[in-house]
Amino acid sequence: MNRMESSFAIIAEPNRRSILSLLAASECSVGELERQLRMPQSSVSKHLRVLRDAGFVEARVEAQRRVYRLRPEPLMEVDAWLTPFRRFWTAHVDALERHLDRMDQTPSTPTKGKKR
Amino acid sequence: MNRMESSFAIIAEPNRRSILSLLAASECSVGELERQLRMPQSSVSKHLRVLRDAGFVEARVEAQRRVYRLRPEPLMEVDAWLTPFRRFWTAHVDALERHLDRMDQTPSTPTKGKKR
DNA sequence: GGGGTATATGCCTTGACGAGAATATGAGGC
DNA sequence: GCCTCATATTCTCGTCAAGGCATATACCCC
Repeated sequence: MNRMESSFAIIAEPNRRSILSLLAASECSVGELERQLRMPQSSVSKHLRVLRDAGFVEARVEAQRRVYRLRPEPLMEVDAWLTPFRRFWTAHVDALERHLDRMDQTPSTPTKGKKR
Repeated sequence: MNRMESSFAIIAEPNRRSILSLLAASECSVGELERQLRMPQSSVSKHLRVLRDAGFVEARVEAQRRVYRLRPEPLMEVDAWLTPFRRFWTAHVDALERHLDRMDQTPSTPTKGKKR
């Protein structure tokens, strides 16, 4: 019924990343998320639904509230995918810094340790 | 003109992740990617375009070929975003394993000693 | 049981994006 | 100059998901 969405597709949504970040700090009810994110309740619920289906969060019923908490597995998967790429910034840090320098100083800001 | 796409949205696309994985192994021309991924050339070019605009790759012109290579910055950004979440699987590894067990054995397999 | 609160769901519209085919650009060799 | 190979771009079409609104469900307190 539900197309197995990849974890990457799930966290492509900025609001969902915000939700996850809040939940990383502490578990929250829907209403708390709604207030902190300043978004309509139905949106929050729908995003939570997606996150729950994908295993990013789980809910605990507490009276009328649903308290959501983080589940780490899907993010671990993302973390694992990154592994082969990490050598690009753990090994050649210096080469990277050159790149970053080139990037950061778009047009102006000529100071900043220009190693030319 | 181009909506500043988040790095997360870029890697939400499976084909783009495949391209990145191949490039993590070694730099490639468009034709090599086309053959390895078995996808039409126009698709490869279009995905590369997106990846290039987002800074994931850069191209070097070599005769008629364009050789693409990885650029680490955007993936570093993703890696950085994951930081606050890492404590969830570096600290409570045991609690996690319980969760994983519950997940893996979807409907059947009521026994609990599952040590993958 | 009724009213209020908290959350979920269904419908609909709109916009984004990927796939595919066709075409354009550009370089090299004859 | 022309032909061919390698890559990029354009267009159209179909799909799919997000947002907003309205509504449904579930719980609590009186």
